[in-house]
Amino acid sequence: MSSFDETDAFEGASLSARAMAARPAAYMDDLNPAQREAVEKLDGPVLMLAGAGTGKTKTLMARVAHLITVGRARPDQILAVTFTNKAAQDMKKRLAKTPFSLQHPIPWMGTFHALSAKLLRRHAELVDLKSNFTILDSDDQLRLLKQLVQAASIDDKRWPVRLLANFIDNWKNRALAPDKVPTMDSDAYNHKGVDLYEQYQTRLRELNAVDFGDLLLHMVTIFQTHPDVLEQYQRWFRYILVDEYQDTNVAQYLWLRLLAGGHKNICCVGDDDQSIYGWRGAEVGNILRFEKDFPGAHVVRLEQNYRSTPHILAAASNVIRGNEGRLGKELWTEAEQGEKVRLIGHWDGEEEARWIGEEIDAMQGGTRGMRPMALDEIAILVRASHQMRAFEDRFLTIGLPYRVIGGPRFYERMEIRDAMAYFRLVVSPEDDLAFERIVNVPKRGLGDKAQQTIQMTARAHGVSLVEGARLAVEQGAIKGKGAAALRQLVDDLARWNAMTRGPRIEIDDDSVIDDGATPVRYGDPETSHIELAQIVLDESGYTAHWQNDKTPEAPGRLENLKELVKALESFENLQGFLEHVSLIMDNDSLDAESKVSIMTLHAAKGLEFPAVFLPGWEDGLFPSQRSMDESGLKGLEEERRLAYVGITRAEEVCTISFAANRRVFGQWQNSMPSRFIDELPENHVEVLTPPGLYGGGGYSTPGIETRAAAANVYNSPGWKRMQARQGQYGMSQPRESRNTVIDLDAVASFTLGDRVFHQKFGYGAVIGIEGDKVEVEFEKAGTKKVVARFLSASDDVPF
DNA sequence: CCAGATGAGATTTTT
DNA sequence: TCTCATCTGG
Repeated sequence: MSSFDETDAFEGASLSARAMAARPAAYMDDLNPAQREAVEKLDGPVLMLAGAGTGKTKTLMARVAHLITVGRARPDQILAVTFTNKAAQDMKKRLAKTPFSLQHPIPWMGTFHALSAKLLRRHAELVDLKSNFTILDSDDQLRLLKQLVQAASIDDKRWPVRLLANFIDNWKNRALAPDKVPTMDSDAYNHKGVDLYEQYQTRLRELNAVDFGDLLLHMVTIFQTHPDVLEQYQRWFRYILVDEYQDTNVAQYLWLRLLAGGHKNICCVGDDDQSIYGWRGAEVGNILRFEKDFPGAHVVRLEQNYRSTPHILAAASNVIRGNEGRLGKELWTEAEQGEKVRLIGHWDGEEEARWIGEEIDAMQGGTRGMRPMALDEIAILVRASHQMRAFEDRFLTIGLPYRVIGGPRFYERMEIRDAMAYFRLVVSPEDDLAFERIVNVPKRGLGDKAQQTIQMTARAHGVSLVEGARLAVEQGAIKGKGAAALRQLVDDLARWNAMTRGPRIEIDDDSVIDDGATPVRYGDPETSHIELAQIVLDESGYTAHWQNDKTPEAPGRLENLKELVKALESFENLQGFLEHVSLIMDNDSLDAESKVSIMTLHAAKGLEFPAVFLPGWEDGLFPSQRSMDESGLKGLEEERRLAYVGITRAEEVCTISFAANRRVFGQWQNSMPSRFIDELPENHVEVLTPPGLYGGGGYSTPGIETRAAAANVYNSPGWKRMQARQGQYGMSQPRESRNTVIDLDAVASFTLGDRVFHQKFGYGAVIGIEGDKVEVEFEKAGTKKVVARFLSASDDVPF
């Protein structure tokens, strides 16, 4: 039963709130004292320092529940801000599970960007935008900038557009409008940066578009220049909660400070030790300064960890101790000691991948006294995504199911973006960026020249590109087969656009002229938006474009398009869908099969796994050389926080590894074990590196020997088996993995000469069969031995 | 306008 | 080594 003092909570509570609060407050039940304190301290600024695995989200949700239950605010007067959509959705899901009813208004929960977009649509005119503005993603942004750069006749070879985009993003992250950019930055991008930034903003306004940074920047501007608007929201949002506060940038910080300016009922949750987005403009300083920014702030530390074993926590704590100026937290746990953190060195990156593959295989059956682990309990966390390749290659050959998390996201794929561009044009024909994207996709015989003609015609008449294209065709400015194709496209677009609407409903009053300002009503469209989407993709020739494409990716892309159309089902119309997609760019297709997860350390933040592998701990790779070169000590400290994040993802077993040699950009490089390895506490680490691995063979790097001293590779079952096998078959011979299903039926279905398809390698022909592996000569990828169940028979005629 | 050649460059990534 | 973007010849 809760020890929560209910009488105190009754003050100011509505009857229904009292009725609810009179029941035992379930959300308080399993909170520890620190968590409870963070929940109950409702008024004024609160900083909740929540270490990894300390029940942060649970506490945050309890706080929301508490605010509502004691009647301090109606749900919709609470503003809860997160960084990622995932976090926002997670919160919404948890909220829906809370026992008290929240039927009607729900709290404002979302990312800074999504919430800003919502607010900006209400006040767009204050920054010279229309409320139906388009939200550009970084791809659109880059194309727009490129146009401006080329118009300014700047050599984009010497001054990559990407660089300019970075400058602009950075300024926006710091809430700096073009006229506010400090003179210090005036030499940016060949002294043209600020000027181009200004042009870019002008162009965005003309296009009635904003980029991600603008969403925040515009809202901050509005709050700063329109006190009445600000005040309205300050009064409305009685309580503000912020997750992952250590990741806020200056713009977000201002946004929050403005909104919380009145009552200062702001609760920020974060962990300075997990700030890993400095390179993206996040300011650890925001969290370090909290008590200064909000005098009288109440600071609560959540330090009891419910995730990891003491060994793992000790390792993480010892590493992070190397950072200066921390707010300071010491995680502790009641968990059993468990396994020590394991450390192993390898000769090269391939061997590292091989060893991890073997080890994972062994772990499935339980090894070294560890309980058996399922594949989805295991994760490999790398510093940089190119490190994933070694693991993918290896796992593919031994048939170990894996999943890469955080790769190119669904809505960023080419085919999806193309399709979306079509949809955007159908909904709003004046979307010039969308038109540019698809005007010659599929190929319509409209090259640079034709496109320039369209641009010029449109500019001369001050109309959109679609309209310009129509004019250009009519005037005969475009000739040949391109003209016919273009006319077809323009007509199609108009036709599809008309299909988004139903019959026009006449307005009685004759004096009303339809000039766009008068509301015109339409009935329900005869074609559903789902059908329409399919029609657009088919009639535009886009579907056929991929059907005719012979590259190995084509089938997957068609599949993605199907998925896209399916995704439309949960929306009422195309507009709604487009709005959703521009902000929420994720698509987790759930997958029942248990697989090992491979992802970057950044992508792993917020996740946890019973067993974690942390490969590639070598100086230069991790900590990353570039990070240290660019940001010096600050960079190194962020890398160290990354190490901390990595280690604290592990619940039961954490295995750190490094390789002496690694191929970087095709060149062999040898490197020292990461300096972070020296920072691991010896008595919490078990070293598995073989002695003499570095001593022998002429390679004698001082430092490595000390670091790898006392090492004994034969402690590791994975290594033992591998050695034995190497003796048997030679170095890189793969073997059947014990716990992976050997699907003999799959092998049986192939015969020599069969044409087959492989997800990664594309099409090929079977040239050999051995056990459950098939040797395939791929058209693009060369000859590979792959596990049969990763292959599918191709319906096409063999060659 | 297209397909193949050539050369530079190559973290982390959310919205 | 691999990927991309631009260049060149058909």
